[in-house]
Amino acid sequence: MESLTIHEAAATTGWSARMLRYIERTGLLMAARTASGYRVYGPGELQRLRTLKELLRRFDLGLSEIAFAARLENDSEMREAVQAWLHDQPHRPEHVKPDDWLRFEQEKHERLLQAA
Amino acid sequence: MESLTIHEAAATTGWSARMLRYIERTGLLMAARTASGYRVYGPGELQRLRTLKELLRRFDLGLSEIAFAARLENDSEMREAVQAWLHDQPHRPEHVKPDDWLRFEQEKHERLLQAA
DNA sequence: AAAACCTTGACACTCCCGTGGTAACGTTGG
DNA sequence: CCAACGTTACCACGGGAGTGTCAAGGTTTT
Repeated sequence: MESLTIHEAAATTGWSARMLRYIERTGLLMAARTASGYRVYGPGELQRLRTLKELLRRFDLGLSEIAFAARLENDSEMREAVQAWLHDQPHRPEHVKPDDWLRFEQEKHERLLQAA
Repeated sequence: MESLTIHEAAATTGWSARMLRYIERTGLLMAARTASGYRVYGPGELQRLRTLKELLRRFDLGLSEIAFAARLENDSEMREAVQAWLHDQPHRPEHVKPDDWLRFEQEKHERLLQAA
């Protein structure tokens, strides 16, 4: 299993060398380095790069969105806050008196935002 | 229960009227309408708007990122594909010497120090 | 009816993202 | 040694996000 240089890796993955460096800066895929600083791409990285390209194409996504998804995975506090907001309903119950509903919502949001 | 017009809602949530319309376009929060087409904001929407603003501030996010999170929640196929890519070997490959990079950094620093 | 609202649509401006290119300089291989 | 390749650091450009403002027109209030 040999390792490829950045231009070779670019040729076999469909990315440009420029983009491989850019991807590295986003933190999505770091290449190993030789002692003199050259990037080296092994089979695992090559496959991951191909899969990434296909992922973006299939769902029409950008690198920043994948980076955001990674942040969601690693930052549970942020993930929970975002999901709480999203799941906080589009439904307004008529069977609850307005004042009670409002107070309930306010308290829920206060609790949510103070989770630190 | 009082419902507010767009400018009143803006005043009590910290958004501008312009942004409330923009938020509606992103699909994140739709306001109800009067028979003549005026937007009306109830207590639930107002609280949700305040929470949204705080959410973006605390985690330094944009509306498009929240919209993407919503898409992740609703599109299980995309969510699974993204998570599969993220969880696909996030580790350093074994066949690459682990301290090449460190050694490079060390030598670079030495060179810089010698130059100064 | 006039003032003070609301609506959509358009122009504009600033950032950031994704890309390519080039310059200046170090590394590798024939 | 020198050609070919690697590195980082810039400049540039098109497009989308976020935001203000203004115009033209309908609605509500006084």
